[in-house]
Amino acid sequence: MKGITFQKPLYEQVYEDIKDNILTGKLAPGSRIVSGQLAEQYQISRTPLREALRQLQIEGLLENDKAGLRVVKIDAKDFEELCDCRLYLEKEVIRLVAEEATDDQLQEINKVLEHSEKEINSEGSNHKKILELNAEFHRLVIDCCSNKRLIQLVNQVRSVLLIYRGMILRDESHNKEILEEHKMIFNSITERDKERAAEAIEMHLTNDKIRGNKMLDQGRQDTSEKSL
Amino acid sequence: MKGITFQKPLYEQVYEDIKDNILTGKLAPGSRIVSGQLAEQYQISRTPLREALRQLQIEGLLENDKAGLRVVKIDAKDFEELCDCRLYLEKEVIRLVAEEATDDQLQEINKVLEHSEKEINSEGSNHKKILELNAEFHRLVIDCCSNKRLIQLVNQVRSVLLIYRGMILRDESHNKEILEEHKMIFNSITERDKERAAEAIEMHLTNDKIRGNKMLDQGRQDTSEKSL
DNA sequence: TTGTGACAAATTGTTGACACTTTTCAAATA
DNA sequence: TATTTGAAAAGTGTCAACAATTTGTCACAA
Repeated sequence: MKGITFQKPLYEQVYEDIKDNILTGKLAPGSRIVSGQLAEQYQISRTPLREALRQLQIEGLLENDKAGLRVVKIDAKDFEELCDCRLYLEKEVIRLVAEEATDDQLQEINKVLEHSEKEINSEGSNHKKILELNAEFHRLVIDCCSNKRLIQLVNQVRSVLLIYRGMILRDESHNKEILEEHKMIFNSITERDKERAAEAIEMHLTNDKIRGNKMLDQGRQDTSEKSL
Repeated sequence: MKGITFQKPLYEQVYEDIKDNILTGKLAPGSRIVSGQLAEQYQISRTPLREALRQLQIEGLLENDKAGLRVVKIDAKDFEELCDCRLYLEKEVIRLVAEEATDDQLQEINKVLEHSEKEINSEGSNHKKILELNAEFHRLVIDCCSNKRLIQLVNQVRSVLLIYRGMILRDESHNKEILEEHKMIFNSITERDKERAAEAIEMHLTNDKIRGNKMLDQGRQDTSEKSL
């Protein structure tokens, strides 16, 4: 719960806040969602809150087992399915991007990569900052794609996958590896080589899946539950 | 407006009814949606209605230009984008299906195809029935796929594309052509040939796109008046 | 111990009213 | 005539209360 201010409608504000809480793990996977309780926390009525919950449900971040709403508890199989969907979609995105990206856009992306590299090799090596830069890289690449509907689908899948982010990305050991993969992707779209770009993204996302599964296995040991 | 009965929550009933009205063209693309008016039509309050509208909006059947909700008015570019997305996704679906479909499932699909063929070659040749059988074919094929998330994405894209259905499928001239394409798809998944199946679905959906564009062009001429 | 049934509590679904914003449109004025 | 303006209308967002449904629980009988 945080300071909700005005301007945007309430249902949108709470939507964003709840979503954020889910993705950062403040609302743990599997925990019950009770509209009345949340409404009280946010000090608003249930009407806008229900709209927010509905949106999250349709987007796949909440699910409706018998007996109410829960934060999705994704298992290994579901994780695989989502990763596969992401791969199918991003492969097509990257093919389009390799054709369509303007030089300006490429330069922008390159800047992020350079920034990222500097951060990784520096002393302080701010892990959180690096994660942000990685996200920025993907965002910039995807936004070069002209098929808006395709972008929407990719973002949808990614947003569900982000539930794992808090769990997965605690591991700093892969930062360099990931940077190299990003560079390969960037180089192939710079050279307008669609198929090499597709291969590069396949390798990257496959590795992501492996890295994710490793974390999931680790996480499976401690089955601690918490709420709020 | 039709008889809404009990059991399911109202927001779900109206959701289904409005969606149906959009997909059958009773609510024309581009028309304004005003929550108060609809609520009065359905004789319910605005709260459940708003939830239904929100859901339709998230699913992409309604859109929010400044000054309110409208039924999505898809243009040729958007139609292309959606068709492309459908192709990307269904290609992967069909690859999985070619691996995973059980013999029982294949037999079920075959039955629909035979039924379809008989209907097309018969005298009465009920066009509506044929359309239903075509839809059934796709539904059965997709349901063989084990990746539930992928199925969800495909259905989402297809549901938006269905807005055109009423416009496009008035044309009976392609029934045989479509049946042949379906047979090709079926044969290749029966032979467990992933790549041939992917090619077959690509051809099918590409043709669908062409058929759709033709109808769209026709529709564009008679902004005023003209008959089939 | 195991049902069972009925009462209480919790939660979701729905309503009508109200606050606020935007649009419309016509009278008033330059 | 053209422009301003300002009040009514229309629409959205929000609330608090109520209705309906589900869930929990506990005394009591078999």
